[in-house]
Amino acid sequence: MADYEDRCQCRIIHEERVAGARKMALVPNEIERVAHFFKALADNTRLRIILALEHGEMCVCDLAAFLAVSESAVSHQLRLLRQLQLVTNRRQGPVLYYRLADDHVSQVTGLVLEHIRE
Amino acid sequence: MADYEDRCQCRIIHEERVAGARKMALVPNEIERVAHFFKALADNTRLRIILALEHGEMCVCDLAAFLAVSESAVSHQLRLLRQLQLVTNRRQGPVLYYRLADDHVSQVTGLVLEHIRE
DNA sequence: ATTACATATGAATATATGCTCAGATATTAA
DNA sequence: TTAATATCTGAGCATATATTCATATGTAAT
Repeated sequence: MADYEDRCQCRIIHEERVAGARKMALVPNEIERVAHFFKALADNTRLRIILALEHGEMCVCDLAAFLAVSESAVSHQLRLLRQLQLVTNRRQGPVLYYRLADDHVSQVTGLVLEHIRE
Repeated sequence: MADYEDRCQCRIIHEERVAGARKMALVPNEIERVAHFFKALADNTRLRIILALEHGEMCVCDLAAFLAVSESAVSHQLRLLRQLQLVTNRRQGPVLYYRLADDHVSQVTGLVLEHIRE
């Protein structure tokens, strides 16, 4: 009774649903970029960095003290956040002050916070 | 010239910034829950599942066909999304139809998509 | 009951990833 | 230049995690 067929070793029950999903799907490049964005926030250390920077810029050793992790660990994570352009820094002498690149991240974290609190 | 001091093997340059960050910080439990939310979307397979379900419910084998991964893999990921209450299902005979639990996830993915597209 | 289908699940494996450690780079002061 | 501070970086290790494989469960039809 089920109108399925084999394709790529996968059963398909509702062919039109699958076709529809394929039609609406984002291009691989976008999927990748969105996933990377979420990965950036999917780690406690990085998430806490982002949340801390929402209240103002901080330097590496302050962040390390606040997070209670090594400065090396913070630096590694900041590089990742930098590469994703979620944070930027300004140098003042030997110390680098990090801040959020824009307010998009804050919007997202705010939304998620609302979600988990209700 | 720098007014730092040692504490927990960590240098602190701007004591008041660190104290401020501590004051504003979320409680550990909330951090954990927010991070878990992001982790749910930080994987290509799960992200594509969520995005696909935004256009309507789908059963496991349809999802497997759409994603081009095994049904077992999909099932494992769906369990994770279920545990985080991001998706729910309804049974119709032997087939389970999965759908988004609410529209919070869609709001978040929408926001992130805007971000990466600009 | 038995068969078939749809999905779930546990264990194992392979890959990804966060942290540490050692050392490098950059900036400033002496 | 030398020393000191702040940060960065690569390699290695230990843990986390996504997928596979084999098997179990649940549902419906015969």
